[in-house]
Amino acid sequence: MSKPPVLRSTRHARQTLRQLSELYPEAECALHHTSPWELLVATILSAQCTDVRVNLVTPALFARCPTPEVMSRIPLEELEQLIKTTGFFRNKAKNLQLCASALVEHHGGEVPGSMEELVELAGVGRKTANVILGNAFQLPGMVVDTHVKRLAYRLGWSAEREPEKVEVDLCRLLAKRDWTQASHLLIAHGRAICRAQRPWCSSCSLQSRCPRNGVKNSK
DNA sequence: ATCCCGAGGG
DNA sequence: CCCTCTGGAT
Repeated sequence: MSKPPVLRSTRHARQTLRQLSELYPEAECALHHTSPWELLVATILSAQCTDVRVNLVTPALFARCPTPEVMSRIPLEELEQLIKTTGFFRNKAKNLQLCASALVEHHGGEVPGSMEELVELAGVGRKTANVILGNAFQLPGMVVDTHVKRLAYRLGWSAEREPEKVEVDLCRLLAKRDWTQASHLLIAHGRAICRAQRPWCSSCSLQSRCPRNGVKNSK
């Protein structure tokens, strides 16, 4: 992998985000949900899986498991079959059931609204917790997924490789009120243009702001 | 072959 | 730090 680009300033980040917000005015959480519980389930399922495929299984899953109480009691095999096409289905089913039980036993059947409580749940790391905080509770949530990590590196916003360290850098760089929307914008651009492989630099409106501009191998 | 809005364990 | 878990799309 190539050397990390020169790190950019808060101003660079702010201006870049403003430009992205004009490009993706509709950017938001793409996981279908109508409650914190549904978003928690969908986000756990989204690990190493596209949101499109998560949205394919969640209607039947939410109908069968409308509450943590129900999910904590259905047969594990049935849960596995309901989520099978999202991949890692054995791990995810086990975590979902553990998670559901913990909500019933320790949180009154409700999804907790703090990072400390969320990351205690099975299958919930900082990325998933920040999705919940930002999209179900309207709290600052700096989501560092594979897209955000990649774009933060390419844009020169963080030289780190570990998601937790990238998150620290981005939280320092961006205003708290922008964390969640910034995540959505970076994810949208990461999907459409700044892809992992063969990034579509020729169609990227951030070319003038991108430290990789002119770099031959833009892999 | 490689990636997808990762997490947990060694 | 590494590895494993998993199916589907490209």
